[in-house]
Amino acid sequence: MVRMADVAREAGVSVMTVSNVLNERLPVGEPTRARVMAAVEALGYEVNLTARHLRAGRTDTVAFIAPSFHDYFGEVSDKIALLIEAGGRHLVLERTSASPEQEMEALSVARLRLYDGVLLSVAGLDIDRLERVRIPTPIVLLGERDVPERFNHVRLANEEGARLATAHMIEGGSRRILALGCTFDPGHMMSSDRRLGWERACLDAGLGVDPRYVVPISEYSSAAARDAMLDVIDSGLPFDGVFAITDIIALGAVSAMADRGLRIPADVQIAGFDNLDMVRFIPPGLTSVDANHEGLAEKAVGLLHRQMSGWTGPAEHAVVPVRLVVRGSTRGGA
Amino acid sequence: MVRMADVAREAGVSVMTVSNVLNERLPVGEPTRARVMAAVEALGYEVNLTARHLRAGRTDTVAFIAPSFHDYFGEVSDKIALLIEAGGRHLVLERTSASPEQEMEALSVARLRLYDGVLLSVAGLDIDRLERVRIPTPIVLLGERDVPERFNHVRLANEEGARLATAHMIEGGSRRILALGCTFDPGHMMSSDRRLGWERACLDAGLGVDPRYVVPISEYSSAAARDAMLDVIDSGLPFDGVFAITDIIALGAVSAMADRGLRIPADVQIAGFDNLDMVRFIPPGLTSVDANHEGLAEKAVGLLHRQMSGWTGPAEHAVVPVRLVVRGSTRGGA
DNA sequence: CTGTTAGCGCATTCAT
DNA sequence: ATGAATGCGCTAACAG
Repeated sequence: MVRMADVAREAGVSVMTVSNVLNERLPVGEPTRARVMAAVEALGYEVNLTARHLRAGRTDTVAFIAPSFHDYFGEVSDKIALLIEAGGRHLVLERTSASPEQEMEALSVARLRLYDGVLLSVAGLDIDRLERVRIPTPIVLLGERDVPERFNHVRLANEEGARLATAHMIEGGSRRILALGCTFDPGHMMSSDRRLGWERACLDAGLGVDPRYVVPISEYSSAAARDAMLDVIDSGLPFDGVFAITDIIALGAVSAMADRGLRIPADVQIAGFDNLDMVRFIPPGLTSVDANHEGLAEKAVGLLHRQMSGWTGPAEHAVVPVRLVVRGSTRGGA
Repeated sequence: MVRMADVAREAGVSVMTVSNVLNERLPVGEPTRARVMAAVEALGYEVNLTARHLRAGRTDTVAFIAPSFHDYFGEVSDKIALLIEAGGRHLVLERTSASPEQEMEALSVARLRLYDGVLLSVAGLDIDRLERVRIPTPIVLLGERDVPERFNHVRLANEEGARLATAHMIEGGSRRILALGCTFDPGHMMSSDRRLGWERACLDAGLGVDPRYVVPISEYSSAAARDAMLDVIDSGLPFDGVFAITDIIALGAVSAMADRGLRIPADVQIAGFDNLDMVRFIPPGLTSVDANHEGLAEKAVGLLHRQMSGWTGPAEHAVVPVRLVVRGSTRGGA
């Protein structure tokens, strides 16, 4: 392994001069600079980032930690990456909830210290552990649930999004709209917030709220959603609209309805949530609440940058606005 | 920041004893152990992984570096994570091709040294740079193109997969099958390998190979695929089958065909490549070549583990077998 | 079983 | 503009 000392010897200068050349910190005379760079090239020197980190206390790296990088988080992470890199840092992705047996997660506090800043998705996270732990690293939480006051936090306008989607389908003529994937469980904020929006839209339109139309699903996968949807259809419960809590859930529902010969949007309107890249291509185009990845990323990274710059004011709890994107799966589109 | 020395003082032992307790290296007497653990708890000590890395030369971390973590790589990374974690290490994801202006990538060799091992996707990678660089870190390349001999490399059986899909559609009655997203460009291995499989299937069936049926697309997105497909349909070129080079491309084609009133599979059969989780839910279910994420991940991680264990034999260039998964988008399914 | 010594490679501080 | 000393926090190797 070639070290800075080797470069220094090769160039006939001190170690500090090499360091100054590479970091462009103190001014260095041009001839000296050239000799150093030549030595770097000749020896193929690469800085040891670990040593730099230990000494300088800075990694120039931010971590985005989430349960997985499928679908939603995959799209969000792309936006985040651009913003972090614009700030001259690297972004790395880590997953919580790795092994199934570890149920929640094995988020190591020690690992957080490897980064200058951390964006942490609170989906499926053990909040209590966070609460108890003294974390020196700047950190911003992302996700649809309550978190302790002292953390910066960014979430979506879940209720409003669900209300928009549901109201739009009511305008389009639906009267019996399923809330697929929603729950009455206040402990699960996302599913109950979005249910509240669905409820609000129904009430605003003078429709009743029948709890049979709130259909929970065992997990947030298309497969589970498909099964739940088939059960509903086969049960004979009449419905003419579906608000799916995420696009992935909507996809499962679309599959189930196609199997049973229900036409979209003629027989049933359907809307999802997230506006994943793919959903505009699912015939006839899935109406969806745009989760505003861009806005979410900007807000989160903005808060993180502020914190990394030494800001110590009170934590902010931001709610990012969403909007409805109307496509062929609902009637009366713009 | 509480250091090991603080814990040692609190517990009335030496720093080494603390280290030995935490790493379970040398045996430590039970009462001593208990005192150390108590001190760790009391002070809220967390090990400094950077210092450990600098000293021990080991991070217990593997990086998977790819262009993005949408779709295909997102699914592969989940499989890889499980295998890496089974080996007692962490997996982190990094992206190449960050900013659009940096065209290819800004893969920093220095960063590779932060990891015990690296899995590197060669899609959109500047191979020449890799070739020139002396990399001390164990590394395995993944992806559908040729790489220098000396690197371990895992790729898919692209030609065979494309052949399977195309032959299956021919069996189902198609006679004019588009190769959507394929090219004659030998510099782009994936698109030309898969084109070769399509060609082979056509020739085996006694059908001609008309270059007009090889339809390149500007980029691997559903939107670009949709545009290309609409152009083909509107051009009047007769076709009754589509082999799409990836599922994402197939999705764009499905969207285009729905817009133009072409029925799947009655008018046109279509098959994709990758077998992404979502494609079984796209009505009527997309036939696809399973890219064997599991097999790919196992092979790649296996090679990496071997290298990290000190193996210095010749590099291996593995080709992972694929299989066809038949669904409703093609006729004559099993 | 436990403690002592030494140093991983770099950047901060101060001296020249 | 350049160099020398110092230590970031930890663990390998050995001594007791």
